[in-house]
Amino acid sequence: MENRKDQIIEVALKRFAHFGFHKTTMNEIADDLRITKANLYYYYPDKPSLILDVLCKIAADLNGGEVKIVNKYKDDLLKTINEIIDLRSKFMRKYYVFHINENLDWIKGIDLAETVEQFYKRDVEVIKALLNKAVTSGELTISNIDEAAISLAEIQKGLSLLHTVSDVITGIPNDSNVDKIVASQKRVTKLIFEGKLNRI
Amino acid sequence: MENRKDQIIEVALKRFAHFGFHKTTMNEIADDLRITKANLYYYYPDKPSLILDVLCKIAADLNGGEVKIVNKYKDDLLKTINEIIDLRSKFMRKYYVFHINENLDWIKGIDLAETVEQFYKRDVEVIKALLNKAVTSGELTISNIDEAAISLAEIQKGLSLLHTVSDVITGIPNDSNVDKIVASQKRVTKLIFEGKLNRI
DNA sequence: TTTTGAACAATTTTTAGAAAAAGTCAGAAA
DNA sequence: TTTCTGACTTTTTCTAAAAATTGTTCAAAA
Repeated sequence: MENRKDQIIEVALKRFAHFGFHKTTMNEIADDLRITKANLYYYYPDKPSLILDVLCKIAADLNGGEVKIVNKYKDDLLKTINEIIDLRSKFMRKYYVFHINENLDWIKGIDLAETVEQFYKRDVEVIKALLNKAVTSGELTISNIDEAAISLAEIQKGLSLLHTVSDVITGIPNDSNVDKIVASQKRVTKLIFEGKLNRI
Repeated sequence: MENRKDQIIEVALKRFAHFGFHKTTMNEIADDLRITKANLYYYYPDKPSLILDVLCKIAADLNGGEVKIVNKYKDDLLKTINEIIDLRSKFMRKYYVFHINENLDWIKGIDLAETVEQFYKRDVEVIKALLNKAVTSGELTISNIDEAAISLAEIQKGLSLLHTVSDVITGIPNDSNVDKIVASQKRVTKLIFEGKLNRI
């Protein structure tokens, strides 16, 4: 039998992804599980803890996928990066509602900040690992890998933000923005690595 | 004698830069000019029109400075781009308050969107002009200048946004973020042009 | 150990009145 | 004619209390 906490996370994730953290009540989650709210509180001390676990699950899934892609890398860096961008875009679409007010409203007052910071660091690590492989294999010429990884991570995050800002203002999620993000990220990736790649 | 509208813009700009659009009243602006509010309305039909003119003035100043820097370009692209970054950072610091809630609250319901879009396009044009000069002079090797200009503009905007998000959330302006933005932008610029530059 | 109903506490939403600010206009001053 | 003003109306924002919702706790039952 599946761990009870996992069941809760699963059910909560469904509601959160649909309606957002704010518009999902602990009662609704409990009802979905056909238990009482008090029983839900037996497993989670408060709502933020539950949200945290849900976010960690998503981040772990995404990170796992990215690592798998990086491990597949042979000699085509651009292809690998584009695969990562595509994978991330899938997650963006699936959990687009989190991009909007959700984050903003909930982040304050909760210790979410440091967790999100850790997600970001893991993100940089993945990129660094990929760049290292590319340099070792001789495909890529680059001087400072650490700096490059940070720059790439910041660029990706920045572009993603740039194209969702309109939604944050209006408060209305419009996941067609994901297309814009993907296009922008791929364009930038091409620009950066054009000239750095020693085609074999 | 100076044009009356220019006087108004000048005075309004001072208040706006200090207190933001929201917390500056038409009465205060009129008082600063030692005229009545009704008289102010003789020159500007409403507050958004005034804000628009103020924004246009800032944008024109910034754009003028950028063009001047680009015209100075000889054979050091990185130096020129870093100069532009520094100039923009000056404006960011000066008008940092506009980065916060201000934009968000006022943009909705006003036709500001298309004006801001035009600012952005002029921005891309400046970068394009610079890249063209660099390619012509033989310093830079790049395949698609149009795409590159868009990418560079998006990257700069994205990074700027990325490092001001925390302020937007808290609502408290903290212009020390400008340092982070500048560092990030310069790091990224180095990454991108490393390998593309044919040092003479 | 797990679950529940009932109660309590904190937060959010609503509402209505007051205050502030935006915007208008007939007519005076230049 | 152009520029300006005082008095006025309309719209938006602020405030504070009441109501409703949601988060959280706990003694006791299964």
